[in-house]
Amino acid sequence: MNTESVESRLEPGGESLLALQRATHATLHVLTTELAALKLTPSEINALANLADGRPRTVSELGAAIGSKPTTTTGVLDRLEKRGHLTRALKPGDRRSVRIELTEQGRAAAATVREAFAELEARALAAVRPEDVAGYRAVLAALGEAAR
Amino acid sequence: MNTESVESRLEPGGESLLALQRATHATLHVLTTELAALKLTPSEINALANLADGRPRTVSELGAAIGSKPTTTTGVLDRLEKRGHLTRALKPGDRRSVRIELTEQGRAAAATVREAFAELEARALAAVRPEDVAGYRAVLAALGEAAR
DNA sequence: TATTGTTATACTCTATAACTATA
DNA sequence: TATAGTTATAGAGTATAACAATA
Repeated sequence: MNTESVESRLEPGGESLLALQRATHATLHVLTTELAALKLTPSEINALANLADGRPRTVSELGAAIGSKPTTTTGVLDRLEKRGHLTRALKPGDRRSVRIELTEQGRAAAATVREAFAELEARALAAVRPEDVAGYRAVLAALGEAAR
Repeated sequence: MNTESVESRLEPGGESLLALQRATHATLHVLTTELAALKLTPSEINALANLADGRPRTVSELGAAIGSKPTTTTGVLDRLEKRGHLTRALKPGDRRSVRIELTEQGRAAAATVREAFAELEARALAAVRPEDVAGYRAVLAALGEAAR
């Protein structure tokens, strides 16, 4: 079967990236709605989802994970800190860095966020084959590589 | 080989969605930088990329494509119209709707945008197998379905 | 009455540049 | 000198609600 040449002719330019952005918008919108009780913005949800594993991070590490500049990350952290979801402290080894850590309340919120992520993901991935999921991850990794 | 159970154990929740958001941020950031000469914001780039095929659209159609509410879409269109990239006119059949159409200048900008999309996409997809790309599209479609 | 799009308002996200503290 | 983070400023994205025009 020669599906390769057919596919490459069908979509000459950029469709994969348009689809990527649509899926991101759609999923983040649904998650924001489902998590409305937590009163979190998309960026705050993204930050908590990344911090949910309990590992402390610096501001720049979190910024890289959520795709935000330091200036944006600071604003997100300001709100999450004010609401008691996390603490900021100087990092012992390098006192220029700030160590971000979830509070108990923050861990609870982050767990709820991760559950919503996992549920939406499970709902979607139940309909596709494992090989497709593997391909999906391979392409996302390649896009990340190409975008550097 | 039983890779399925291994993978499902490795990533208990939400990693696919975190990766999705990271890839979107990274690629959109790179495109904005590559297209800096056009002085376009990410949303404007996204709008032009969607309009690039030359087909006229209504405001709500475009909003659905770029994942924006009508209020946001109006703002994006205001700027693109002011800069001569597109025109707005009442739609003949339904005079509540607004028909958006690229100007010649807008078509040129949109073509440049689509080229940048296609190049980044080609650069990334050259490294992965066609089956992976097919899986990627299947998962994006499934995520879009699940997020409704 | 319902739908399309715009406007008003308020808040969040973003980039740039200037700044402080630390390395 | 360089790096980590914050602040200031200005513009762009977002949601909600109210509104006019059309269906």
